[in-house]
Amino acid sequence: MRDVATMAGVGIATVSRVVNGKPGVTPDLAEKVTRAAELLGYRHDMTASSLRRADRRTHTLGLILEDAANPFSAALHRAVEDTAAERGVLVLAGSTDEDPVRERGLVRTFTARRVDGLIVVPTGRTDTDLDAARGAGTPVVCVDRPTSVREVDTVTVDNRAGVRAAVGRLHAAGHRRIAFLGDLPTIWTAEERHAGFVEGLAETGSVLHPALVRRAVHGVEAAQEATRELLALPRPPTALVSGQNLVTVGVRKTLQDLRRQHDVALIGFDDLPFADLLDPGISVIAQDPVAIGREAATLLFDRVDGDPGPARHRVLTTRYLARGSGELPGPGGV
Amino acid sequence: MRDVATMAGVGIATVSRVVNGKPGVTPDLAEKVTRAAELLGYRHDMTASSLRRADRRTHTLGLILEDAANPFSAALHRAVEDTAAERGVLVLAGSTDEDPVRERGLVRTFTARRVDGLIVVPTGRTDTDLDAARGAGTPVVCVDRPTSVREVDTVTVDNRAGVRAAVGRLHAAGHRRIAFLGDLPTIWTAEERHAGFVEGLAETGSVLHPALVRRAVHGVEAAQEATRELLALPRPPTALVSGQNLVTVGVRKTLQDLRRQHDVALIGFDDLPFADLLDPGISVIAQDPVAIGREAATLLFDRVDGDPGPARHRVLTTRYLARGSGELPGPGGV
DNA sequence: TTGAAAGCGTTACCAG
DNA sequence: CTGGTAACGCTTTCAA
Repeated sequence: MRDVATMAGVGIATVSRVVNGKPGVTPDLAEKVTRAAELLGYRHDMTASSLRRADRRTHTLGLILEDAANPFSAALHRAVEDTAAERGVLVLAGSTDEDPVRERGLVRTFTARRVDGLIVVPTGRTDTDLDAARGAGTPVVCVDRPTSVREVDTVTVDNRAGVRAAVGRLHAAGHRRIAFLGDLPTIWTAEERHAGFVEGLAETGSVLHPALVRRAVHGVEAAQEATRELLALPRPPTALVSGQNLVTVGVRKTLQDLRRQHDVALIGFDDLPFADLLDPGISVIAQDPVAIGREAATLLFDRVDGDPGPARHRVLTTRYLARGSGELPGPGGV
Repeated sequence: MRDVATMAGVGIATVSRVVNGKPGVTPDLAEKVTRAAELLGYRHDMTASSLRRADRRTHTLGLILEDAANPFSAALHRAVEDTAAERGVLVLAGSTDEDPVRERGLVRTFTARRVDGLIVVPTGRTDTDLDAARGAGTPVVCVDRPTSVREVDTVTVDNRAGVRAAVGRLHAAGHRRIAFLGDLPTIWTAEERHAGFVEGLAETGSVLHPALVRRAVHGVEAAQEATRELLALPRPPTALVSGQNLVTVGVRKTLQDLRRQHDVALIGFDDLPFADLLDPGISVIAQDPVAIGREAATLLFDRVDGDPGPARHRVLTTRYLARGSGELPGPGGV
């Protein structure tokens, strides 16, 4: 920048003004500066810029996901990216794999880089760190799951209602032995979905068969095994509710291995790519990752802009997508 | 940091040494500094740090994808993230949607942020910008597609060989009317895959029916329509080769709409999540996004570390995954 | 071993 | 409208 200034025969301050498109520079001078910058191959340094700037904005935001490769995360990421891009903000992303240690590390490095804000899918065991970041001036929005710290904004989904309604449908279709397969109990959504399952049974006046409830089923393989075990029971379930997308895949794999996909009903939580191409299609309780991401980014930018209001907790609804697997009739008759 | 220094009653330089874990500080003093930092809630500022540092590393890398939400991109992203994390490097990601203007913008903002390096899936129409970045000292690795600038490192896949082999399989299974549906011709991989198709026909001594070659098929809907048109031909194809993952989805959707998935063969390029759950499973020519991402990051870090050697062009191979749809027999008989 | 001071590239302030 | 200068938070050099 100094070089540009001397080459253009102007002060360094003027170069800064031109570079930042500030008004009040004689077009003549501005022209000279632009030319000099061009000639010297000058590249503006945003890091130095935000260091000196009054607002100290880095125009960067941190996104902490469970796993960037998961379709849900990927869609969320893209939605955040798009709404951030509208403000000229870039997204720094990292995956925790549900490991609180990694989450803590990411929060630390992100704040060390002075991101303008943090969007986090919290593992649920680093609340104090998240709160520390917030206390230190980095706005935080929790996504998909809340935190124990009530002061942070959250965007979640009404998991309970979604599963409850699904159970209601299965009951109405005649199912009386409905099983549930849920993810790790440390994950808030897994617990909520499980609670929704219990509530759904209660609402329909059904009995809860403990043998038909499998928790801590994490990943495709675990789901396959759990499904095999459930179907091998003396009195097996006639319908399955899966609490997570990879679990749904595992369940369905086993169902197909056993050629039972046409007689055992299945409803999964969270949509899957191409679930509608299967036969029968997999009925799911779908969330809208794009809406979630957009909402989270919007809330975050409000805070970045200085909104001091009380914490907002957005709860989006789920949508049931009937595609066949959830509509298979049960023996309870209608 | 100044506050920490005064509170600990030491010089600011000592604080810097302690924070960076540099040797040669009396344990006694180090202890005092750590305590003061703790008490004051001191957070190291990496941006200021890298501004002053001799190597000027930001420990950040830019990743430019076609679309962060695409499964291939997501997997690539995760692989890059993981190998970057090993070096304490964070990943800044952006999507171009095949728009050279957006790509140029991303290259600019990334370099303005002084990323240590750039991993790019180039749209193929901003080669000069990419080269400018490289010229300005930011190492660049192109992924999935090469650039016209020979000096930049690339990681690609042998698209031609993959498609050629697929055509060979279809021919061997008795197919004599094989159609091809390819993405936009501006995309290098689309052209390579098309070339592989033509080569495959030639190798098997088949004739190329121009009516069976559809290019510039971009996205799911376009693929659905193109498939409908192909199957409505007076002499329709008995096998389809799709050149891109979303195209494969569209093709399959139409096939199922028409209930032809069991008699029209299909081989897609690039794997799809859960493609093996379908009936018949979709046979694909698979790439390994994780290997690609890892390799790209490795090449990049070599450059970041100062490797001045000639450009390296890694070409990974594809793997054919037989899942049924590519194994449906054709009328040519075996 | 320690600290004072210079300076990374930039913007903010203030005087001209 | 313009330019000199201080300062952002840090690392590096150099002298003590």
